[in-house]
Amino acid sequence: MKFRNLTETSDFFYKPFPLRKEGFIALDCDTAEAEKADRGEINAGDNGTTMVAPKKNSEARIRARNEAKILKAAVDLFSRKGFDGTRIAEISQASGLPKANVYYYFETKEAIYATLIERLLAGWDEALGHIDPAREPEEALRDYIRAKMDYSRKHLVDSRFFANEMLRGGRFLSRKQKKHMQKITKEKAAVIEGWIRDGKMAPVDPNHLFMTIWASTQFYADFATVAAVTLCKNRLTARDYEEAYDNIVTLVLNGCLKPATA
Amino acid sequence: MKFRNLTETSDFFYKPFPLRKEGFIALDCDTAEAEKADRGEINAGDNGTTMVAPKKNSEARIRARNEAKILKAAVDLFSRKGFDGTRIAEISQASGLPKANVYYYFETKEAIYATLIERLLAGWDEALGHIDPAREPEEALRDYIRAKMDYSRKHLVDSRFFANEMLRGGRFLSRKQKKHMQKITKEKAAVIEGWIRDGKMAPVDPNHLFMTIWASTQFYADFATVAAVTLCKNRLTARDYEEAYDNIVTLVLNGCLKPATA
DNA sequence: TCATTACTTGACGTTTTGGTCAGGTTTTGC
DNA sequence: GCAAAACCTGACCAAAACGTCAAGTAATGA
Repeated sequence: MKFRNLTETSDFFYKPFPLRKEGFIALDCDTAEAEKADRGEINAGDNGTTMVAPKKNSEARIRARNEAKILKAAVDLFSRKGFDGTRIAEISQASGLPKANVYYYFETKEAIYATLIERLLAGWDEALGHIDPAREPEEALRDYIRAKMDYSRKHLVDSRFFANEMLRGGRFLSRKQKKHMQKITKEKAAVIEGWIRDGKMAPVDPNHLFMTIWASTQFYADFATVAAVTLCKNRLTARDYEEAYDNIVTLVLNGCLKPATA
Repeated sequence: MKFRNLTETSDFFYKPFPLRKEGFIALDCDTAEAEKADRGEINAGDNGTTMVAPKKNSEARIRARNEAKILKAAVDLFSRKGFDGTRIAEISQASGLPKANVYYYFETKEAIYATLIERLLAGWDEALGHIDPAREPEEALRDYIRAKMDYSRKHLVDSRFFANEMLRGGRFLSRKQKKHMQKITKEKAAVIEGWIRDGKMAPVDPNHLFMTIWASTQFYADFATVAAVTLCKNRLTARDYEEAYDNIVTLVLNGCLKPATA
């Protein structure tokens, strides 16, 4: 939103903001890793040897832990209240760090948000891995839907955060990130098209198929309120998710698989 | 958020806020109607006679017009920026009315938002009207999906506004409104169940069927960004919507209709 | 025509919020 | 053990945002 006021002082390095070699912001920050660090488990006890140079690791430990704390608090708040609805003071409180400390690790609110977007996109490809040309479409689609469903459910907060951003038009999506999404989708669409050519699937548009699956699975995470109201419940149970999964699988498989007798 | 400071003066009616007999806020405000009023077409020219008493109508004209202006500007902003992201000053500017005038018609930002929710819910039942026990399921489902799709597309702004609210957990949904949604859905689920009993449809869970349809159709409106990126386009065309419709219809009909030969 | 009611609006007050800063403490490398 | 770097934080600031007010002008009804 607003950049450091550089005109006020000619000394660009007036305040030595701690840059890391890897990049301005900890884009590679991994929550799980950081939480390990938080508990003092620094790559120890797995195979006896400390994998990474302990020097560098311990150097980055505090930063990793605190950035993770901030991001964890932030994604939760952003997903529930949106970008503008979330106050830095809230993030600070939820993360247990004083506000000024939050600003020590992230230049602006935008920076926190952008970091989360980056992290989220990493999960974009994961579920699509099931769409593998070597597999049979029925099994592959089943697994894909399952993976998508599980992801949305387990990462409710992330899912909503992402939905929130998309609903706003994806302002924080860089051109590069969009290109990446396109590339992955294109690859997988080609797999579907291959299955269609092989007569294993009905001639559907792969992109729209993906979108329908995406929409349906996402729905139960993002619009859990609507789903719960529709089912006359206070909140969705594991069973509801299971039934939702069955329903989607039925529609998709019946809808786009060639009947076995064809 | 904050109520009028009544403690400062003992005179409760210090400022005569213009209450209407019908209710505190113009819940029954209809944009189309108000825009008619805006153009001076006050129930004239349809059948020659002025339907409603002209006195009362002209009395409410200015109010109707300005409330409509405010609501129109507000729904657009809310849908793009969310509740907290939208500034009253922006609504004021977009509606062409000075800020103080906005506050003359609506007590708070919340009041504007709540009014929009109310209006939106009225559209909830509309498309579901196609699910009629007297019809054949194939035709009915086809029309329902079409109606949903068209609605999301034509009322992009409203659709996103609603999605935004649901994503946030439906804070502004009253118990009564939830009950209404449940009632309508239950009625229509019963119709589906009837078709299943008659052997016209495969035994699917009607609620999950509705949710899948809802999710898929909504997707192209709410997450148009994702859809466009997926399709490698800048924006969705009429043709894209048509293809999306075909895809959903194919999946749904193949997925839950009994094959004709059964 | 005149009183009453409805509408309009520029200017103002208060609180909130993103962001800054200076000076502190801890950690690290040697 | 010590200098340098990294980390921490209470107090502060300017801008922005919500909401208020008082003093208007226009519409209405008798």
